Amino acid sequence: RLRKWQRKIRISGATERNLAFALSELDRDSSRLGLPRSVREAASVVYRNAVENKLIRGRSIEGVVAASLYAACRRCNVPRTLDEIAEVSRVTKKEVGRTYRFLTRELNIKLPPTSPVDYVPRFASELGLSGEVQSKAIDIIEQAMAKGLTSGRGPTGVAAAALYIASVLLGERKTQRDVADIAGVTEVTIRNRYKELTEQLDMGVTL
Amino acid sequence: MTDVTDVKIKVENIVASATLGKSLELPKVAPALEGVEYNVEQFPGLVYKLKEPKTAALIFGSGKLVCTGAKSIENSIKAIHIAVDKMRSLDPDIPHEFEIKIQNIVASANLMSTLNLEAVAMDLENTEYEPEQFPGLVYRLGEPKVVLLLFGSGKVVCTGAKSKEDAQLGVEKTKERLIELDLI
DNA sequence: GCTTTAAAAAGTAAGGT
DNA sequence: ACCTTACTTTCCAAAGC
Repeated sequence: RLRKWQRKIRISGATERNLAFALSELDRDSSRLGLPRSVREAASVVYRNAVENKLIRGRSIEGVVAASLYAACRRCNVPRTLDEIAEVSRVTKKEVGRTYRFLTRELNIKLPPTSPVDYVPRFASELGLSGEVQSKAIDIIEQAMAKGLTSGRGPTGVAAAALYIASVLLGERKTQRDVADIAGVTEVTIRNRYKELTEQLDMGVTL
Repeated sequence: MTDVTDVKIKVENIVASATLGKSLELPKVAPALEGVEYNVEQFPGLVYKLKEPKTAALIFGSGKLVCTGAKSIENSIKAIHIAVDKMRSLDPDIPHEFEIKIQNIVASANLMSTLNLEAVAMDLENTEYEPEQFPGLVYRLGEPKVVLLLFGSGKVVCTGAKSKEDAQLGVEKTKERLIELDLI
């Protein structure tokens, strides 16, 4: 009886230590990404759910924390790319993605694909672009989605091209290099999206 | 109308395995296979690439082998026999009769209609669509048990099939389902 | 889970000219 | 800007770490 009780203490002690480690890891990653407390809390909820459903087996705590953060950012509409998550955690992009798919499937979390629109506020503020440019970029993205021009394309590339076009249209021009660096895509990708968008959408102005 | 039977699939790759029923002394039979690669530390099997039919065979000491790359079941079987016959020149005890099993067939097809993948992701069941990672939408079909990759262009890849019929059926069922959900 | 093989789809990336 | 090469995803078997 005493031994069984002691074992429970020992196990719950380990569980608590693991949870404490996970939460500190989550805080570390979150601060490096500059995420608000609300997103950290959303991520901790995902992580706790993963633990309660015994989904940690065979997976590193770091990996589950990173995947929980990735999912929370998407759910809160302040997405970070898998590359950005992988950069701050000590988990590869491949594992974050794999663990994310596992968690969403096991916890029945169905998140819609990340919308390029969700990247506009962050990229625009880092580029010092006005709210008018942001609105124009969002308008361009919505037109593109309505015409099926975003299927299969990376959300960051679409957001970057839309911001580039909007900045030019509203006289707050940024170079493709500046936009590319902040969006984490190449200038070639911005040019490819730019060509599709300007050729297939009615921008009302010739660039 | 909406003839789904007109969907043409093209077999792109076939994976087959063979069990010779006799273990092989790889160092002994390897010389019969020109250009063969063998790095035990890296991989336990011999890697033998054939030009005609253009395939690659993985040969193991257990007497089992895997053949990949063929575009038809016939060529896959032919490639396996070519490799086995060559090894038999250095080891006469290798059986002439052995089992060959088709393990996987990869096929491509064209639905001849563009797809709005974000809409497909919302309405079609058992799908995964992460454009940040890959441009195709992953659709897992239960019967036949195959996996399809759907692209915005309307092109499709079907994999996991054990027969050409299953690959064909998989594409047809997918097209029917997309029409059913008004996603075509 | 990894290692090795092959193949298609389409987007993205990197290096060279 | 172009071209080439290469990596992402899916599937499967093999022997062994």
